[in-house]
Amino acid sequence: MIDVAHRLRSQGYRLTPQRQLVWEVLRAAHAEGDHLSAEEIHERVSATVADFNVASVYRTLTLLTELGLATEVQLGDGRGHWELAHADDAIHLHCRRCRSVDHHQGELVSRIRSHLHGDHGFVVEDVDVVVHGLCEACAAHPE
Amino acid sequence: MIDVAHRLRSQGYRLTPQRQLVWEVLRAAHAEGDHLSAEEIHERVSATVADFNVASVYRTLTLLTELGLATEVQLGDGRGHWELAHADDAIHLHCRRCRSVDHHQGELVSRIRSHLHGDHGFVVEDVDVVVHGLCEACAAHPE
DNA sequence: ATCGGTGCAAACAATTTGCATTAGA
DNA sequence: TCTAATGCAAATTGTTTGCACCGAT
Repeated sequence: MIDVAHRLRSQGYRLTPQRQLVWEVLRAAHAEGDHLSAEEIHERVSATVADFNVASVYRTLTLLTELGLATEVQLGDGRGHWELAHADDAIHLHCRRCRSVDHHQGELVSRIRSHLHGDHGFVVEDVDVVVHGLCEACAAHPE
Repeated sequence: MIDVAHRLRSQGYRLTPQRQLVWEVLRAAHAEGDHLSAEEIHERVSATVADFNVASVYRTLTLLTELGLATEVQLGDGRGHWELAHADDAIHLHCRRCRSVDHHQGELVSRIRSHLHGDHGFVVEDVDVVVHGLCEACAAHPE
């Protein structure tokens, strides 16, 4: 388990209730498989802290990203979605019906890496794979 | 080669110089491997048509997408980038230095499809793969 | 002559920034 | 106390929309 408090302070950043809460919201969402937009994070934290501002959401997310603790994912709806950072070899399975995002671990991303590395001169730094479609549950009962 | 004029008219749409030019800009960009933003398309077409409006770029791109002639790609800089439509089994190799985007055809995407289809209930509709890194040329001479 | 398409300006939505104030360390 | 972090409001940026006029069919 990551200790944000320590992680922040060791880099000279302060631990504020806002930052703590954004982090906890991300953690909770992670458990539910949610990939929240800044606005959604704002709403959830606002339930606890009054006068909490969206700008702080963005500032915090930027900071967490720099520290390698959070990641932004582009799901194709124009806005960014955020999640706890994880190994970059995960595929995002995005259900267009219930909006859920599932992570699928696999050798696929590393295969892409080695494939490109072998045949081509392209130096891979980051692989983004987003698969759009219908999750098992939504595919099961059509409508 | 696709005949946009015919393609448009057969669906009841009109062929306007603006639409024609947007299409030609996309074609030219395709040859150079460029994935243009709406703003860039606007600039290029404006060189030929005076008073050409950005709104028309968006409207035209939306139309071309509906007709299956163009596609939007998310490269991670917040705005959309456009290209001629192509088979959806292409990987985008995005160079963070020179901004070029290369297409890499391969069995990888179809492998993702069949893999997910076999092991999981996820119904794949669209696979977006964007690899960020350095293209061969940029990797060659560092700086 | 129609009615779809365009330019223009205003509306929107997501994200960023400047600045005075607050509160971690 | 000192200065980073916040709230707030205004500014940016990318994209969309309403409407009167224009032009492809």
